[in-house]
Amino acid sequence: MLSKVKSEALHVKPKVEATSFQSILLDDAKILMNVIDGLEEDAIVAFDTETTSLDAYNAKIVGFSFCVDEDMAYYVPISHNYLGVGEQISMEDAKKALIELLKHKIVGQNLKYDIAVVYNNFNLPRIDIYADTMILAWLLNPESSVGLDTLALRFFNHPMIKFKDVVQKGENFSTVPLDSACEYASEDAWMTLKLYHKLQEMLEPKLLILAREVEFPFIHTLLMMEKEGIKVDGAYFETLLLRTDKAIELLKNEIFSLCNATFNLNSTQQLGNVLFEQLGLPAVKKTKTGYSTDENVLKELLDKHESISKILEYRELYKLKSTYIEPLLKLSKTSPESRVHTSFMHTGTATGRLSSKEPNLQNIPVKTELGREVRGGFVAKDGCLLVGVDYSQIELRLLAHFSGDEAMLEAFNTHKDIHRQTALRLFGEAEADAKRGVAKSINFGLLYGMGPKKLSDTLGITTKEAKSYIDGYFATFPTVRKYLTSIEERAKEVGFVETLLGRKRYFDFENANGMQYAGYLREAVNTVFQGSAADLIKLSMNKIMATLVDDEAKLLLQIHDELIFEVKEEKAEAFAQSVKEVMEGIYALHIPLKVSIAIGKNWGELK
DNA sequence: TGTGATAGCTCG
DNA sequence: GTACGAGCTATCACAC
Repeated sequence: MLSKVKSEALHVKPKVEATSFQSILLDDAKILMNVIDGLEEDAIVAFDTETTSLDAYNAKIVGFSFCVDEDMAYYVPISHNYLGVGEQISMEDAKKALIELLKHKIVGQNLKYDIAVVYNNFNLPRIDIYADTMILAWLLNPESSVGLDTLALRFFNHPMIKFKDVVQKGENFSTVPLDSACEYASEDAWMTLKLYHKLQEMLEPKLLILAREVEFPFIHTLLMMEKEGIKVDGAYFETLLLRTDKAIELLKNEIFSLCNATFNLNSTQQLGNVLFEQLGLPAVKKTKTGYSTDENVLKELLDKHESISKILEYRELYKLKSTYIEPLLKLSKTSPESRVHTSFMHTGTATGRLSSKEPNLQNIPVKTELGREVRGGFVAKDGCLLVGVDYSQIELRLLAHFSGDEAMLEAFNTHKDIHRQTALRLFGEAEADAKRGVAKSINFGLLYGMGPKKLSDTLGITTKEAKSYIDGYFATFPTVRKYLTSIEERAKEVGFVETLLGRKRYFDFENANGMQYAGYLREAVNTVFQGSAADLIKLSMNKIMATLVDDEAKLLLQIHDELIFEVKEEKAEAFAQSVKEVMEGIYALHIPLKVSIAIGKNWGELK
């Protein structure tokens, strides 16, 4: 029950600069509903959940907090579980309260998590997101830390109560006493509201628009993808594991016998010892701690010892087994309907891209035959097909768009093979096909701010030759050079770069040494393309998500320039076409956007 | 037994 | 000494 002081607190007028606040425990359903009914219709409500787990899909809700003015915040206990626990709100009443509360303008810190928790614990209809402070802070500076504790310190010099100080080791939030839970949880909601107002003031209008029109709706897009998950074929991975285990065992024995030594093949230290000391092979590269044994080094040694090719093969197989096959097999067994749910990190990169973790589904192998077999284990459910759509050469198209280079624009506008066209301009008709690979490497290199050293490594030529290729390129495409230089000049002048939609990334040139300085210039150039490509696919994903018809098609994955859907078999072809149209028409540029389509029963077939 | 750094590999 | 952006696994050294 509320104390008298707390009841009076309900009527305190908000102050402009609150430095402290009251935390109020709402443990009576009637009073809870009264508080919520008393909110202004257009009130901005900071909202936070407390749960039993960081994993939103296994988390049971323990309570929630909210804050509407900076004088006080409320905590609603639902399922704390310890001997002698006080009054709490039933799940049924909590649901009723949440339905009303979440009709307001909801602000949160990482709302993707809290909304997933609410969806999973109560079967609520779509919750609209008003703002997310984590995303606002990320847009303000995508390389800064965006955790609530850090932001509270940074913007208000306020040390937050630490989770560790509230929750005993090995326990979860359900065992936290109601009074300390109330203090902790309401502080989160209170700080979130303060941060919202602060960030609202600090962000320029362009970034607030990007937030409202792209990033906030995108939270819902990600939520739906994560919730859906993708089906994996456990039996398939079981077989694959047996096969790789056998092959690994065989290779291991061959290598030991060829090297005349038994050692831990996974230890680069021990391998270096065997190769460069016992066998006396020439060491070409060093690491901080000893000999390098990476792929490039081993390839150099291929014709020097019979074991090398086996070691490379072993590396490939062991990687597949330990990083992909075993973890995916385990997940297939533990997840309902054998569907794995990645976690997309909305604020995970400095460029605007997503990242994916636990498991990372954005780096599933594709480049080798064996690697592609892993993709075969990602399947469509019965009656469905996987549809893959892919923006082709989106970053290079953006280079053509931004630079306005006539030759590049022409190549794209007449739907030519861009790499061959580049080779044609550089080397002439006779050599165009032979030098396509060189042109492709240069085109890629441009987007990364390459130097002759790396290009020569990539192409297996001398640094001198690489330099002449690059010089030749810029002589042929002077507009491209001018544009790339202008990115660098502008970055040095203002200290940041911007993407197509105005996303920013800052560089501290003033406090950089030579190497950092050069690194910043490369990052500045690359961010424009990588970040603008990220902008475009986010626009597409939001638009597609808004038009998805129930159960006919689901968006499952994004892999930077590619989307994977699960679609009813009979709808797959038409659906793919409609998605292609949306994606190609998502933004008017000086070049056409091109999307390619692939359809199959599993991910391995999508090529 | 746990943690952080390092090396190496996967993807776009 | 210079090609961008990510995450995961294993080893190793060191602390407790």
